[in-house]
Amino acid sequence: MVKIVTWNVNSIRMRTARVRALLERHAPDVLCLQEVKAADDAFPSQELVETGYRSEVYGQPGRNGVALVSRESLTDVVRGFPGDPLPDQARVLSGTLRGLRVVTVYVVNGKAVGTPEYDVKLRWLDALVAWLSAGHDPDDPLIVLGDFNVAPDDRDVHDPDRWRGSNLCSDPERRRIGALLEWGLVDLLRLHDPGPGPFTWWDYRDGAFHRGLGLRLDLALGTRPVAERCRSVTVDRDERKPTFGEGKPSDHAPVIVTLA
DNA sequence: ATGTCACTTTACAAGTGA
Repeated sequence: MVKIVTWNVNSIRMRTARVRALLERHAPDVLCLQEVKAADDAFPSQELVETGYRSEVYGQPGRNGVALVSRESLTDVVRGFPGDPLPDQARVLSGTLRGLRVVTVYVVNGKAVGTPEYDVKLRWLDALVAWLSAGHDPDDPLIVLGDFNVAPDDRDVHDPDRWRGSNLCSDPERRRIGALLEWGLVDLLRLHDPGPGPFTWWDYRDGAFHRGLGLRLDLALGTRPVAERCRSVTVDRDERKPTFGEGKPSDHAPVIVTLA
């Protein structure tokens, strides 16, 4: 079995105690982190070593930042990807565990439809699709996990009519996710759960978590060989509760994937 | 109900990004 967890932590420094607790609770082989929001040398590697994990970090000061935390060493670790239109932003990190290529991504947020930031998001997604499809084989074992900042379809939205056409749910973004699926990736959660829901993100504002106003933005996409091995995909919703664990929660909940 | 959180800096308050 291989267990992989992905979680947008919204600052590793604010979430170190919760990350350690999560490693002990789920005992994953790999934990993918997004929005680490720290430079490499500010990542709490030693605190995670104490729980039995080593870290590969692609960070930058203050924003973005991704990491792969694992018990075994990963091989062929690569920071970023060729053709990235935002090469100064730390958003993609790849490594191999026992023949499985693991890619973690933190997709551009996009702010709002019609803004320059939204156009950058679409171009960045185009580059991600181009790199994955040109540089990989859909018959090889590959899993892409992270915060895609896109709710793939209406089942992933608490109120699809209210969100339709807005950033995180708009058709152009959804078409980019669709392009990944057409290339050969499978939305692993939907193998096991027809929806609607579950959600993985709730805005900090408006009491959104308490009111159930969530989206599914955190995805695990696998090639066919990975989909055939996939036994479960679940969301650790407890982790989003303010009363759960030490300190404050991230605005995202972790997604747990198990492969045979 | 734009009601939060975490980052940064011309830092002890305000702007940015999500």
